[in-house]
Amino acid sequence: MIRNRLTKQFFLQDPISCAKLLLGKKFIVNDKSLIITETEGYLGPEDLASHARFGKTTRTDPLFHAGGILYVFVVYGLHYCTNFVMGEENQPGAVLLRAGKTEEGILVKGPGKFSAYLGIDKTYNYTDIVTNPNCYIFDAPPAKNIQKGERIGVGYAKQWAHKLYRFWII
DNA sequence: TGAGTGATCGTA
DNA sequence: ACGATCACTCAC
Repeated sequence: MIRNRLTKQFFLQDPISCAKLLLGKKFIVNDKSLIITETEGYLGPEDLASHARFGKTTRTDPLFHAGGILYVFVVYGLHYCTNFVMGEENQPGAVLLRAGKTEEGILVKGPGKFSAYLGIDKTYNYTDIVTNPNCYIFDAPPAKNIQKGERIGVGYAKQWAHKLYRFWII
């Protein structure tokens, strides 16, 4: 029996709040886990940095589901990026996982590295992290001393590129 | 059907 | 600072 697991309610909140709340919590995938140390929040179509800016397509469909599933996509043809889908159905939002810390305290930095460490690939797209017994997040008290800055690699997003939607802990 | 473009990373 | 390498979007 799994206790202390984040529930559906958590994932229905807004992505920016959740990006902060997820810091310091443990993300478990099968036999691997990482303490989340860096995240970015992405909003809906109005957010020019979000994949949802093109509306619902085959690729972005997961973003339009209700929160509590994974959105996994490929960047630059070779790296997988893992996101938690947030918000109500048809209200796209997501939190990108950028870095984490292993049980041994090793830092896994970068979205591609993060996904690779946990063994996440395209087959994990749509994975339910609310009910799946092998893929879930442990609740933990809110992190302290949260740093914030601009999101990485979204320079094309005009004023949205400068929003302080990236969060990390030391 | 094909060109253009990345929510990256390792090496230099 | 650059190349690897390809899913995805959009224009035709």
